[in-house]
Amino acid sequence: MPRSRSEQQAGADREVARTRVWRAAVELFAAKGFHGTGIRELADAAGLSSASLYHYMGSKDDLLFGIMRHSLLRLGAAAQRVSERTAEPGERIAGLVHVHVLSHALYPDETAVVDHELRALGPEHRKAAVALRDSYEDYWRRAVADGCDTGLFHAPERSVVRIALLEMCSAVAGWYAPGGPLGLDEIAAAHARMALAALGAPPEVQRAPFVTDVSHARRLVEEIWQVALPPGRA
Amino acid sequence: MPRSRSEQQAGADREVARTRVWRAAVELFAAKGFHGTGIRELADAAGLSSASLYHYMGSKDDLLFGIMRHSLLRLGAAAQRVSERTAEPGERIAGLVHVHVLSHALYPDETAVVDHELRALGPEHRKAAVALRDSYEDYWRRAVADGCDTGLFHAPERSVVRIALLEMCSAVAGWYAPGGPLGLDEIAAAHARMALAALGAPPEVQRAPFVTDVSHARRLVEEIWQVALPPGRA
Amino acid sequence: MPRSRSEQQAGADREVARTRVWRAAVELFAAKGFHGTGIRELADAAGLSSASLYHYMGSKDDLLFGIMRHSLLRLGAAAQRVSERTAEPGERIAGLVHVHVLSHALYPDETAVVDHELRALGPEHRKAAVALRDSYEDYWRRAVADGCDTGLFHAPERSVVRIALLEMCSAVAGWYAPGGPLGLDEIAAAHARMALAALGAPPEVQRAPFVTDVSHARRLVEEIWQVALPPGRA
Amino acid sequence: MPRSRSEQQAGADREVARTRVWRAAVELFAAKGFHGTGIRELADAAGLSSASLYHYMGSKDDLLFGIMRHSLLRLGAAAQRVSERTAEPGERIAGLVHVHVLSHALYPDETAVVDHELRALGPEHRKAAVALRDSYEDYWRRAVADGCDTGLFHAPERSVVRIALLEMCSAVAGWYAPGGPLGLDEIAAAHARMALAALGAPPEVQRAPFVTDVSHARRLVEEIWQVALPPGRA
DNA sequence: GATGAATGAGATTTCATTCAT
DNA sequence: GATGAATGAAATCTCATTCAT
Repeated sequence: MPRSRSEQQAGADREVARTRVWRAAVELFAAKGFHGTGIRELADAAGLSSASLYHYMGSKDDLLFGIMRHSLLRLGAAAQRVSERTAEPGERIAGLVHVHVLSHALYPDETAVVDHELRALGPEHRKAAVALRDSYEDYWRRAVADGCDTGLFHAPERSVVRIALLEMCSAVAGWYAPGGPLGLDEIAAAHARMALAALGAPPEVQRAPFVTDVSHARRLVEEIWQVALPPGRA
Repeated sequence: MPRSRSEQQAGADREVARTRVWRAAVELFAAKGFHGTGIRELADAAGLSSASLYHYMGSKDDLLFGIMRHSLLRLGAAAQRVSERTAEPGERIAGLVHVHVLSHALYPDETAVVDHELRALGPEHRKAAVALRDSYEDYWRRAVADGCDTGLFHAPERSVVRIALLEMCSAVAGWYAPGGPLGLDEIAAAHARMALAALGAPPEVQRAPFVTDVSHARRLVEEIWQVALPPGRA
Repeated sequence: MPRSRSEQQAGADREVARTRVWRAAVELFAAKGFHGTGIRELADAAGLSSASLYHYMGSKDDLLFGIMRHSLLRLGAAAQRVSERTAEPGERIAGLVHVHVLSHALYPDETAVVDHELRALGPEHRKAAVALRDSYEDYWRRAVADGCDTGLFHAPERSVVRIALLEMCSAVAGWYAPGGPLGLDEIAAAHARMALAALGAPPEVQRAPFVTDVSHARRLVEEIWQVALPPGRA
Repeated sequence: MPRSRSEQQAGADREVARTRVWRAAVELFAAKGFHGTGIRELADAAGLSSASLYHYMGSKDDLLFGIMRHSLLRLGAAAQRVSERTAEPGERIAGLVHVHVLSHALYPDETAVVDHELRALGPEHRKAAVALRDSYEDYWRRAVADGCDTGLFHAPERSVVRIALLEMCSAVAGWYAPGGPLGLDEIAAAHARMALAALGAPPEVQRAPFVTDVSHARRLVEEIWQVALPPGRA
C-alpha cells in the first residue's frame, strides 16, 4: 500500500503512462498489425521514448500478450456470466452472440488484435493465449451442444457451425461505427437471430424476446470492460 | 513470339521460377503475414537469391498485389459465372456460397492473403485491390438485394447480412483439411443452408436441391483456379 | 564514530549490502568479464536495484577499480611481508611464489579480475591500477635481481623471466579446486621449485626446506585476505 | 572456378574486404576484448558499413569463432609438425615451446584472442573451440607424458606442469616487440630452457643444441601462418 | 539514506532494395 | 537476362546512468 501522497501520485502517473502505451498499442496493432507496427512508432504514439516503453511494458511480445490476455479474459468473463444465468440453449446462444457482438462493436481494436494476431505471439505466449481463447469458445461449444442434444438446434457438424457463427459475429468489429442507420442493439439482435437461424432453431425461437432484448448484455459488457489495466511487466 | 528453341526454353524456365516464388510467397504470407515474412526468407523458400526475386517479381509490395489481384479476379470470375446462370436469388446465393467456400477450402493460403493483408498494401495497390474486392462483393450485394426485393429474404440491413455471410463462409479457410468427418461438398452445402437461413429464406428454400448440389460450383472452381499465373512485373 | 544504536545498525546494514555487491561483482567480472557483465545483472545477483548499487558503490568503473585496488593492495602487502623476512633471494622467490599461488588458488575470482580486466578501466583508474601492479611486481623484480647479482640465478633477461614466472603461477587460478589429487601446499611447492629451476638456481636450492614449507605463506595469505572491505565510494 | 576476368576481380575484392575486416577484428578484440568492441567500431576500422560487415562475415560471434578456429588450427598444425619430426621428448618440448613462443610473439593479437575470449563465444562455438584447443594441448600432454615415462622429466602432476608451461610461454604475446634487447630466437630458446628446467630435465638437456636452434620452428611458423583466410560465412 | 522511475545513447542484427557485371 | 555484392535505414532491445522523492 502506498504510504505517502507522493507515492500515490507516482503510482497514478505510472498508470497514466501505462494506459497511454496500452491504448496506442491496441490502436496500432489493430490498424497495421503487430509486425507492421514499429516500437518507435508505438513509443511516439504514446509520447514516450522507446526505452521508457520497455520500462513500463516489457518487450513488444509481452505487450501483445498482455493485450490479448486482458481482452480474452474479458470475453471469457462475459461468456461465463451469460452461461450462468441462462439455462435454455436458445437464450444462451442469444446472450453469447449479444456480448460477442457488443464487445466487437465497442472494442473493435482489442478484439481485432485478439482475432488476427495470435500467430504473431512467441511460442510460450501463443500457447497461453490459445488456451484462453479455447476456454472462451468452450462456452459456445457447450451452448451449441446443449441445443443440439435438446433437439432445438440442427447442426451438421457442431464445431463447423460454432466457428461459422463466431466469425460471422466478429465481423462487426470491422465495420461498426456509432451513428449508422442501425442501432447497436438492433445489430446485436439481428446477429442473434441469424445465429439461431443458422443453427436451425424454430422460427418462434428466432422471434423470442431474449433475441431482441440486448439490455442485459449491454450492462454486462459495460461492467466487464470498465475495469483497470492488469498490473504491468509480468 | 519466341523465335528459337532456346528462347522457348528460357521462357519456360522463367515461368518455373516465377511459379516457385509465387507459391512460396502465398504460403509464407498466409502463415506469417506480409510484414512477418522477410524477402530473404521468401527467396530461400523459393530457392532463389533475393536479387533474382526482384528480377522476376518486382518489389515485395508488387508481389503481394499480384497475389491479391490474381485471387480476387478468380473469385470475381467465379461469382460472375454463378450470377449469369442463376436468375433466382436463392439459387444464386447458394451458388455464391458454394464457390466461396470451395475456394477458401481448396486455396486457403491465397484466400487468407486476400482476407488479411489488404492493409499491408501500399496506397495505390490498396485502392486497386479494394476495387477488385468490391466488385466481387457486388455479386453478393445484388443477390441479397434481389432476394430482399422479391420478398424471399428478410434482412434488417442488407450489407450487415452480406458481410456476416461472407465472413462466416471465409472461416472455412482456417480449419478445413481433406479427410475430415465432413466432406467438402457437405460443408459447402451446410454453409449455403446457414446463409439462406440467416437471410430468412423459407424452410423449403433451405432444403432445395440447389443447396445440396455442389457439383456445378466444383467444376467452376476447378476450372477457374487451374489457369496459369498472370504475366509478370506489372 | 556512530553515536547511537541505530546508527551502528545502519552502518552494519550498509556493510552487508556493500559486501553482497562486491562479491557478486567479483564473481561476475571473473566469469563473464567486465564488459560482459551488465549493471542490472549485477544488481540482481546482489539483490539490489541498480540505483542502490550506484548509491553504495558508484559507477561500474569505480566498482571495478575498487576490486582491483583492494586485491592488488593485498598481493602487495603479502609480497612486502615476504620480502621483509627473507634476505636470501632463493628463499624470497619461494615465498613470493607461495603467496602468489595461494592467493590465486584461494581467491581465483579476485585475481582473475586483476589479471584480465586492467584494460577495461578508464584512463585515470587504469594508471592507478598499473602503478599498484608495478609496485607488486617490484618485489619480484628485486628478488630476481638480487639472485642474479648474487650469482644464484642465471636469467637471460631478468624481466623476461619475471613475467614468465608470474604468468606461470597465475595460471593456478584457472584450474585449482579443493579436493583435487594434489594438495594446495604441494601445488605451491611445485611452483616454487619450477620457478627456481627456471631461474637456473642450483638443484640443492630447488630442494631446500623453504621451497616445501608453505606454512608461513599460508598464515600470511589467510591473515591478509581476511580484512574487511575498504571504505566505499572513492 | 571463376570464369571471367571480372569474376576473378570480384573474388579478389571480396578477399581484400574480408581481410580488412578480419584484421580489424583481431586487433580490436585483442586490444579491447570481444564485449568491449562494438560492431560499428569494427566496421569503421575496416572501412565498411556494419551491414556489409554482416554480408562478409556473419555475426560478431561467427567472426570471433572464425578467428579462434583459424588460429587454433594453425597452432595445432605447427604442434603436429613438430611432434612428427621429434621422437625424443626433450627435443619435442623444445620444439613445442619454440613454435608456441614464436606464434605468440609474431601474432600476439590472434593468440590473445585465442587465450582470452573463449568464454565470449556462444555455447555451440565454444564447444567447438574448446575441442580445437584441447587437441592442440594434446601434443603438449603427450610430450610431457613421454618425458615423464622415459624418466627424463620429473613432474608432480603432469597437467599442472603442462598448464604452467603453456601460460608461461603465452605471456610473450603480452610484451614482445621487435627491436628489444633480446632477439626473438633468444627469447624462444630461453623459454625452452626454462620449460625443460621446470620439467626437471637434467642440465645437459637444458643445454642441448635443439634448445638453442630455433631455425626450424621459425620456418614452420612462417610457413603455416602465411596461408590465406578460410572461406567466409559458414 | 535509499530506491522506483525514467531515459539518451547505443547495442547487434535484419530490412527491402539497388547496382555492376 | 540473371545474380552476387553491397548498403542506408530501420528493426528490437539493453546499456549505464541520473533524478526526484
